[in-house]
Amino acid sequence: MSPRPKRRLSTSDFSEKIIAAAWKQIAVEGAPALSLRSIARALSITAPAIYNYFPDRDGLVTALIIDAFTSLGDNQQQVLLGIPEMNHAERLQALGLAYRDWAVKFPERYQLIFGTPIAGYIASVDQTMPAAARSLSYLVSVLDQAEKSGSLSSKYACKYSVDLAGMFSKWQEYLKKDINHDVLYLVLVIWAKVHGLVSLEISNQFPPFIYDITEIFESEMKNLITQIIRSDS
Amino acid sequence: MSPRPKRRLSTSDFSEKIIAAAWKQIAVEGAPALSLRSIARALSITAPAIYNYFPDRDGLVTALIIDAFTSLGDNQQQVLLGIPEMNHAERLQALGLAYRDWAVKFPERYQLIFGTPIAGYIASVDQTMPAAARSLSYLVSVLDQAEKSGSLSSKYACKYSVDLAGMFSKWQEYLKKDINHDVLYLVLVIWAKVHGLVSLEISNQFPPFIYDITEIFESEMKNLITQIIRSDS
DNA sequence: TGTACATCAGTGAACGCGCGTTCACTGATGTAC
DNA sequence: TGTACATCAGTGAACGCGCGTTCACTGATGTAC
Repeated sequence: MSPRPKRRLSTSDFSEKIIAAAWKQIAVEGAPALSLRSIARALSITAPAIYNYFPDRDGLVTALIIDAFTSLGDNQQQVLLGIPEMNHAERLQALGLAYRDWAVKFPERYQLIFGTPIAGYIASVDQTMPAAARSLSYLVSVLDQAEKSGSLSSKYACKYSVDLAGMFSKWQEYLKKDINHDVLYLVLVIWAKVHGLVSLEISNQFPPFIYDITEIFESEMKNLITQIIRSDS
Repeated sequence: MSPRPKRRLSTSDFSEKIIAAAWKQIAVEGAPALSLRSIARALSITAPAIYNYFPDRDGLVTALIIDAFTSLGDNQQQVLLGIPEMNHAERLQALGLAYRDWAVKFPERYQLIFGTPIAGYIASVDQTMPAAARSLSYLVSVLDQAEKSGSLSSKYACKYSVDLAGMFSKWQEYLKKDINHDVLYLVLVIWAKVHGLVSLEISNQFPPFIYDITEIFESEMKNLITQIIRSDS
């Protein structure tokens, strides 16, 4: 055992160290192998010490999920920084590529969020939802801006049944913004498309001959933008 | 302990019982909670007995994965039965809807195949690949037929880089059929699109306001077919 | 038809393992005088 | 500046648990004569 540290770390510092160790653990051994004891081992402390920072294992997992969504959200936010507000095509493409890059860079975070839940973990959706919603919010606002400036192609319009309209109205209410139903529909559809490609890539489901998925992904992003954004904008 | 069965079951019968018990276990407790001991308990036998049917836990998991892919493949095959060979739009739509229906009906099988791998499981891709490839083969052949009868819209064409062409050629070789590169590209893209929607639905990632995903899914299938299949065919 | 025997599916004990969580404790740190 | 004290992060032992896997065994089944 190593000697105790000379100075106490602040609570939040150590929380972060625990989370960092957890990510390392997940990256190396896979999400299902996550355990308080292995984290403690990696930090050269004993397992019960972790209880000073998290109520229990589920609490830690919830913190990890929020952390992952936050990381994804930060990434989405950052990638938009250098691109002019009116360049909708480029902004949209940047969000898509960033989503994939993030997933490829942090497959363990991606799996923790979107893959099979960790064994025995009982989700606390009310805690994770804000971070999840925020990670999607950049796509919402880029499409919203495109729509408000008349740059969306009308090709993708969809006949709204009573049900669809009702769902989108509720979502609109939650967002507290005046966002067109078409935009909300597009958000779901684009998200699903990008997510589908990334999910199959991360889980290694593509046929083994398809080794360069960057190529496929970029090509599909181009197709998507051609369909969505008016060519004259 | 219950008394021994009067007559011996055939080996394959009992293998199937074990697999059935495993699916039940996974459905109730989740894939990560799968264990030989719990399966044995459910079957009122002892854990070592399972070693008469599977070499070890990984062997059982591999069998489960193959079983799941086979179930998906059977489903894809079956749904095409009643639809005329030349009705490409309807066949394509049927495959998409069936994919989702299957996933919703057997989320545990879906998660086992496409979600985070089970803790400690070392995949034997060479064993599972045939079943995986077969589950995708119906989409391949429906699109192939559509292409060969000139029913594919040209809108979706994509500029093939050297890399893309190379990958598709290898795939073509494996399939041992003369299938157009456009078709192979479409297979990946359509699969990813359908998979993306289904994956987000199964993992409960859609905003809580979006409760009726059938509506979204069917609408998107219609959009897809409009884009892919010539309207005059 | 009756008996001796081989087969082999399933048993039960044991192995060593890691897990989450609890608890009374200890001892360095920082503070109040 | 020096001393007495409160705080509380981290300890280490213990709890009961379930896991995969091995092994020598047993005893019902089916078979050969």
